[in-house]
Amino acid sequence: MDAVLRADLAAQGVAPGCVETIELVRDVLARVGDKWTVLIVTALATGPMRFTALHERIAGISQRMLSHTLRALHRDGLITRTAYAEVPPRVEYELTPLGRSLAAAVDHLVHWVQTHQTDIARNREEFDTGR
Amino acid sequence: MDAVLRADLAAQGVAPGCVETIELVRDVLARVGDKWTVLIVTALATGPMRFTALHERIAGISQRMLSHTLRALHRDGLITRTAYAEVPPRVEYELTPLGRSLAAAVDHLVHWVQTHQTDIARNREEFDTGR
DNA sequence: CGGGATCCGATTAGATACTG
DNA sequence: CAGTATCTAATCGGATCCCG
Repeated sequence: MDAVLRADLAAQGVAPGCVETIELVRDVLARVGDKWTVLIVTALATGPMRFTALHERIAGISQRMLSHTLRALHRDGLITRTAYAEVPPRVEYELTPLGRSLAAAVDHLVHWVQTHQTDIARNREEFDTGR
Repeated sequence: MDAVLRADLAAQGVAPGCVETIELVRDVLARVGDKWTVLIVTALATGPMRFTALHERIAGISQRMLSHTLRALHRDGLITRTAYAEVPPRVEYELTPLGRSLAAAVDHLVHWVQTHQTDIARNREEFDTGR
């Protein structure tokens, strides 16, 4: 598998010897492409938010997936988690500078999709109906 | 759910009335983030390829997933599928202009990941070991 | 050669219930 | 309030067989 990946990377102009890069790329792309990640990051782009606020704003998400996704984003250093020792407890999530820079990069792709959504929708319709 | 999505889009500076946009964005991001899609697109970025050539080059992919992913990319108009009426049969896949423009947009994100991979790897390690 | 159809194990995610 | 734990339904993906 390494040989193949090296070939891909070489063809892409990537220097050899850093095969694990593509694994991480895949990994991060998968996270970015994730349904809930996109919604959480765009929600947090407006400012810090509490768990329940996110849960209410992102309709349809379960506590489980919200918790899991937040933890993954935290692990990657894309968001911060601040717990205040109060009663009742309060926890705030916020994008880190790294998270904001990723949000900007994602935005680029989002704009591409918005620009070409008509094309893609038409392509799909043609493909489904016409054949 | 619509109200929430509208709120997200408004917060993002997206004009109201195109809620289904975010669905499509999610959809395309999910496809782009897909493990096999990335490898197929980068492989095809070097030029047209046959089914078996892709199957050999992208080690580890099953015929099923190659077939399914190619079909999805074809459906979205990101690649073309050309079958030659020969014996034995020959089928060539190639990126469309739309596919190439997406590949360029993805490249942007890939570069972001490559730039910040060290940070993310370190963040993960800190998170896993330190706490 | 280039797949489609089917079976089946593995991963995922929702619903629900419980806790510091 | 902010989660975790558990069970279960659905989806995904690999292996295998078969066909034009």
